[in-house]
Amino acid sequence: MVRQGGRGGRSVTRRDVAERAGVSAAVVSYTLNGGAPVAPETAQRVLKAVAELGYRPNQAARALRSGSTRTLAFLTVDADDAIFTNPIFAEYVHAVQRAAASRGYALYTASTPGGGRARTMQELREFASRQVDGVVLLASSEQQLDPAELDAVGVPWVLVNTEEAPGGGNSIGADLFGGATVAMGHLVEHGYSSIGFVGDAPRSEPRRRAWREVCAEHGVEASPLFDVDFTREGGRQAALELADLSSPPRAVFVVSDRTALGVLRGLHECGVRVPEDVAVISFDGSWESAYAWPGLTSVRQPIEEMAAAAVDRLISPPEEASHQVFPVELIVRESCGAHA
Amino acid sequence: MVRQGGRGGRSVTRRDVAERAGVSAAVVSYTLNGGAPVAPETAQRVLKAVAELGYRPNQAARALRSGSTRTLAFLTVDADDAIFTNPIFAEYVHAVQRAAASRGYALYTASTPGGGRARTMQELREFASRQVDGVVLLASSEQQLDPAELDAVGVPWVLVNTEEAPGGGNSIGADLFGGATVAMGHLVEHGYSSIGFVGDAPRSEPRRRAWREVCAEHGVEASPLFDVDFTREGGRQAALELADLSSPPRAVFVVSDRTALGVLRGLHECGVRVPEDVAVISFDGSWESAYAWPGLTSVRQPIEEMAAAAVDRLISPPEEASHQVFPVELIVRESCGAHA
DNA sequence: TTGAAAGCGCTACCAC
DNA sequence: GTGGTAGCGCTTTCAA
Repeated sequence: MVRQGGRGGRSVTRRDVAERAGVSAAVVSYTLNGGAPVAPETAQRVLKAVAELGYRPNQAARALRSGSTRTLAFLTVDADDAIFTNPIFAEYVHAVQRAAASRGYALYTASTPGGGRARTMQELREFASRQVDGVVLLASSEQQLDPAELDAVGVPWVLVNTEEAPGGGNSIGADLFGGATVAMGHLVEHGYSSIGFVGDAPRSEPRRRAWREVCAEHGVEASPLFDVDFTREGGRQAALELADLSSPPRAVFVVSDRTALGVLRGLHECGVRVPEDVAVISFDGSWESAYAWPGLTSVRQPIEEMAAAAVDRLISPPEEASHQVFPVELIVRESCGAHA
Repeated sequence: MVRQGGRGGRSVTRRDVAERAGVSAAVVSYTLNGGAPVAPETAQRVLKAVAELGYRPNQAARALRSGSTRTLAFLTVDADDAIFTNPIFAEYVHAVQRAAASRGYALYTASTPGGGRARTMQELREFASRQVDGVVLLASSEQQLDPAELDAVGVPWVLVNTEEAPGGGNSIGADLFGGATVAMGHLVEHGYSSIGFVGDAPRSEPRRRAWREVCAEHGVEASPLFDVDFTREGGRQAALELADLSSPPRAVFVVSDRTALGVLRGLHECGVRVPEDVAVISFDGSWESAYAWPGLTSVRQPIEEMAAAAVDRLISPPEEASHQVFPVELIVRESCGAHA
């Protein structure tokens, strides 16, 4: 029986392959990695021995020697919640994992809810000592990381889900202002005379600005503003407050799908109809939004593309660090009352 | 400036620490790993040098030498969808990651939707060559893995989210039959005279059996059976069919939250009221189920506990491989019509 | 209590 | 084209 990498039996090494193929250990490497030309029939023999023995190069040794583990890490910066509770974050991890895999990299994932910034730095150092080739940092709170401090760890990093970072560095984010402007334009176009906003203050800045500006431009009342947690429960609380108002807004712009799902839930609880009584429009365009009731109109972030770009930045770092903005797309469903 | 593990500057090694502390390299190891007693003031000096230099042991070297990477991997077996589209799977990954982290292990995650069983084996071997200490396999389809084939790879493994595996091996799963029996009992108790079933045939066996048996026992009509995809859309399709029936069932048991979310959506689309017209009860007790509308009554799987058990099995393998069953718990919300 | 040194499995350099 | 070998950074044995 073939043994390999197990705890029990000694695993098969390059030496065993060399012996069986009747060549030196070096030739095994050459055959497998193309480090030097190998005679066809020699290669043949080596490959045969590899197959027969079930040989797989020990990646720890390779990493030690070559300095690269062909591994990336995904870290959530100071998550306040388990990552999967935000559907768009879950999508992000998955997209990064796929992008890494398609380029031959494995992916570590880590996320310690409520860890704070110090914890993030500690995890980053932990992965540095594991010799990862790069780290994708998912910004998830207002917590600011210090690019200089990150650089000092010595591992390439890229920050995703963020606005342009103040201190420089590689970062990637969707066009929040542009997307919010389009969403608000959509609402205004359909004649809603008052539009509220649900979001958490520090985190929702460019979107909130778009809300105000579009309203001002079209003489629409920008109110009320619900400053609530970036969670389902936060959204639900906003909805309960809204339902209690003597003159509720005709529509609300919600800062994320996760929060919007809570808004929908709260509105249903109170018997407020969507979109007949209050129209809802949201941000992220996550999978969940499609199967909400009613289907959530939402601004879709191009997660796949952003994840791929993040991975590429780590694997082939650009000359100059920069912030990259990705365009978003409005997906119209039923919740905004403008569906065909 | 401190450099460490980076691409550019040479990283600081144990040698540097030894020199600075005026000791041999061995003593640095002793101090850090407790391999031998070290004089207090020597240790003091070493620790100081470590801090000043920002030294972190190279894990690739440690792995090569010691044979353990302190790393686990999480693999989805032949996933048909991106893992995050099933809330309970997303919760699983997260729980395993947390359990691993709390024991000092990092976690690789990988999932190739639609890869099939051959792909799973390939990924397993890939992780074996990365010298992981164990692999958590999440069963997600009827695909059967061959325990002997798994063992041949030489890496400790444990299969989660499964029934007792036919060929032996370590596996972990919730008490599906027991949970379904309790859920059905709850429905029956509240007087529903006909109860339908939504699930996909091969995957939902013990739950379906519970449905039939409880109905038979109490003279309740067990029909119709909707054999649909294990997805939101599958659930939605079942709901559309149901709404079209001349005499729809008074309640349905749905095999998972993900599917149930689709059922809810489809029922809403057709104007069928839940629970007034049709009561819905589901399985998994995922986070999402709490914020559905109406809140989903669901059988909660103890994900945290199962994930922790899986990790423990890998880190300290039991003498004898076995299947471990975990108890479940009914969480009553609004969708079953029995909420207070 | 400390130090010297072997060697984990691999890549890549240099000699043939 | 092929083989010998140094050495990546670490743990651990053995001797001092």
